[in-house]
Amino acid sequence: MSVKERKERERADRERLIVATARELAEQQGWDAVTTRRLAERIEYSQPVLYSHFRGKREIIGAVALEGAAELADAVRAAASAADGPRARVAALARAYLDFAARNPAVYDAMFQLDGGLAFAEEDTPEPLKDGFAALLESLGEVAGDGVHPGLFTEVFWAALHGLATLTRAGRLPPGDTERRVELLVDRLAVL
Amino acid sequence: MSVKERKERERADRERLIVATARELAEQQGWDAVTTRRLAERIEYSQPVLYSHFRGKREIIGAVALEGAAELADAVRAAASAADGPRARVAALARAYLDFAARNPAVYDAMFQLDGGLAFAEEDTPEPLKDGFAALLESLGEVAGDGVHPGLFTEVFWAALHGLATLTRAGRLPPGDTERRVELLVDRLAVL
DNA sequence: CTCGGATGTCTAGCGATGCTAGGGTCGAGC
DNA sequence: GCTCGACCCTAGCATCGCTAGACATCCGAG
Repeated sequence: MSVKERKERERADRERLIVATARELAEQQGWDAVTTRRLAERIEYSQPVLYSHFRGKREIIGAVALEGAAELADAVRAAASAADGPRARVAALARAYLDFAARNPAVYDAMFQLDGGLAFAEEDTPEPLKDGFAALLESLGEVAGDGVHPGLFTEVFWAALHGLATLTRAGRLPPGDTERRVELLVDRLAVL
Repeated sequence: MSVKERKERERADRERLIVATARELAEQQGWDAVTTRRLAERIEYSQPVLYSHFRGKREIIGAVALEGAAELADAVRAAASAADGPRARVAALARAYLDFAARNPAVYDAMFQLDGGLAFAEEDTPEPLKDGFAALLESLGEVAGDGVHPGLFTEVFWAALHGLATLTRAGRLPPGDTERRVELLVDRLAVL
């Protein structure tokens, strides 16, 4: 059985290598540069090997997205738990979210701009995505205010953060005033 | 000179036809289906004709985006002017914005998701884009609240709307509760 | 009215993309 | 040591955005 186990381990390693390489390439040169040929060359295998791990390019993007969702959830939780009081917690969460989007643009694109073939807000939503929303809900639910459903409030706050992240990164918003936008968002939306 | 004028008129007509056809095709089958070949076939010309009007596919997307920006500005202004009082005006604006995004997904994509080669928030930003922001500013500026820059407030409100629009359309948010999200957004963000 | 030139359009093709079929190689297990 | 199956690579398909060069067409001058 040892042989089979070794092969499975090597396969898993290679799969991680594919995802990591795709992410790295996307972060370096943008997703347009992530072609199956280039990706295959970087991992030092031929193209068809990619298709023995993933159905196609979309699934590779999806894998990067899931990885990113887990990291984003971690970042949000870490920032929230390091802050004292609801106001500071929500502000820290917002900064952590926008900071993640700014520092990992390609991963953020994989999660929200590109088609990674992932199901959201449905029954078969992958765990990391649900957990990412849960991480937001943990800190945002407590400032939803009376009579407002915590989930609904989280959705709206999340949408605002997502809008700020994408519009800023696409050059639609001047990049300098991020902090002031966060302050405004937190002060107005959250009920403290 | 009449001959030259006629030719220029025909050229302008054809250019409008290209943009309208691209938009129609994108709205029917998504932007992936808008290939230069299919587009050329639909307008009953060969591919190179497209390139005598636009530098490439990006510019065609950009042209659709500009058209959409003008329509969005109109829709927002119409909704705002039909409402009485700041509260109703802002709510109507928000609904009009989200409604436009939902009814014209391909155009909205051209404006914000795809690369149309357009410059935002810069010196050479095309007029329709600046005017679109201005349309938002007209109604949102008056509810920014004391000490908050109207432009900054508009950016944040816009980002929230954009986030709601994109996340809803991408299936990231359950589609039913749009109205409740709008209510929450308006009640919290706007200072009445 | 004719003819040269410019204007406009099309056919054909280039490099690159995502993806796949089919053959070959190498190692595991009897 | 041999056989058979799992694995991987070469080669190729259809399609993409884009362009060069040939061909036609129509305008304006003589």
